Amino acid sequence: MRSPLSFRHDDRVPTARERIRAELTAEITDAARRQLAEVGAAALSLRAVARELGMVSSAVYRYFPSRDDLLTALIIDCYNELGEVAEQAVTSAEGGLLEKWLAYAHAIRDWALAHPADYLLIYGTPVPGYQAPPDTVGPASRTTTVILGMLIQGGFGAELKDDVPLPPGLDAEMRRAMEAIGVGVPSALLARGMTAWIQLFGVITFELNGRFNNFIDETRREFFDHQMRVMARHVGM
Amino acid sequence: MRSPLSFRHDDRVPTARERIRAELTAEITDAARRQLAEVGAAALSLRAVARELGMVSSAVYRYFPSRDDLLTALIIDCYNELGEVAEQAVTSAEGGLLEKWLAYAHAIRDWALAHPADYLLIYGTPVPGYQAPPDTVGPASRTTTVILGMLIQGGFGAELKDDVPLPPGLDAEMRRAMEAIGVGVPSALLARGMTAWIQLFGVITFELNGRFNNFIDETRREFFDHQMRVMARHVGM
DNA sequence: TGTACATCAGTGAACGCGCGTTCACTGATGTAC
DNA sequence: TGTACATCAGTGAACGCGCGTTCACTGATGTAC
Repeated sequence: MRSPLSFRHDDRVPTARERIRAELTAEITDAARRQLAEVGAAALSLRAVARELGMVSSAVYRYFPSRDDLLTALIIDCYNELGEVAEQAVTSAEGGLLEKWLAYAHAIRDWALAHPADYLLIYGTPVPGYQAPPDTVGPASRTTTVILGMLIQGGFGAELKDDVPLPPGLDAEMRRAMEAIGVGVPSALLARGMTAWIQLFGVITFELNGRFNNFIDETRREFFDHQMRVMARHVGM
Repeated sequence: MRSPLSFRHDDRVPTARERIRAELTAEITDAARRQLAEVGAAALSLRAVARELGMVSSAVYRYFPSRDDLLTALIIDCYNELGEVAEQAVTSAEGGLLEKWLAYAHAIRDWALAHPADYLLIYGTPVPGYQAPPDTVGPASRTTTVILGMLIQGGFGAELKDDVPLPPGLDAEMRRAMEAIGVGVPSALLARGMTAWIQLFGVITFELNGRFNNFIDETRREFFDHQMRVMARHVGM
């Protein structure tokens, strides 16, 4: 929950003021997360956050230079939380790749259900007028990096049966993209991995947005689990 | 684009006033759609719509009793537009089921890319504080009804190879859900159809939200097409 | 066909509200000598 | 260790803004006889 914004990069012992500043910064983002859950990202307001903390609204500007910077801090926090949850799930899962994949998928879904507003902040419709700065890229990629890692482990050699051929242009762009980040997953496998990735977040987003209402209500977890198993088979796990 | 709100249900010839009213209602929703594209659903404002039409803000209340009702009208319009696009694509597609499915999928994607704000209004994060009334359910289901139709046509008997078994609880709930709407698609096929359905909207939403940026930029259409072909094979087309 | 009345569309002012951000300020905490 | 100054956190008032909604009104269009 702690925003890293105000940690120093040297090794001095933090002064009392610095410790308090870090704590208060965290309190502000916490309050903002709570407000987010109530009113949604678009309606998040600095003044309401300040009110909740018993501060005057202008005091928040000592910690965040603008509303957008506060939003950025929230986004980064959420990406990091979800990233950590996902990494944890994979490292601590017992069993083989399939089990790791399922642990990963369920961990993401559980987090999303427990923090729907936070999930929608990062995976929902972008806040209009807000432009994400480059600082969010790193934290954002943590979760997907984990999937890539599983793909790599998963066995390049796995025979992908029933292959739908990749059009050459797409194949080429995927190769280039992989080269750029220095990973050597074959395009055909990458395409399948992306299917799984999209399905994972697609199911969660549909679930949160109420698309399953009055159709699948009692067995959503089973439904998700099933879809993830189908995807596991699809990528050859 | 025309909102049906003010059409009468009898067969009188509409008076001049009634025609003008219908036209103005449509002009208001059109202006609102334009504003939607600029600022997003959450920031859509009655006053700005009125301003664009050179009206005083209170005049809009002759047509829509509140901002939420205007939003509802927009949502219904969008669902209907997309529904019609989807239906059209399937009816006019040449070839077999695969071609119909691809026409359907691309029609939805094309519409989404042409009207991103409209797409996100109905398939993005719900507007906070807004509760969709029951009137939206019918229009919302048009698009999905088309998919169901294809599943039914697609051949129940199709042998679904490599089946990942459905957990019994999920199987039961799916049966009940199908029974409730009077359609007899087997659960195993329905589950696969839902995979395809989720993938379709998942890819589009990821694309619109910028998830492919700096990774797949030039060949997004090919990527989508490929994913939809994979899904076609998955449901046995 | 003509008149009297009812209905409706649009006006303009006003209500109360919350927002992001700025600024001069006070008082407390930290730093240098 | 003690003093003098600099830094910082938080205050309170104010800025200008846009919002949704209400209301009494004017003038035009439609309806009944």
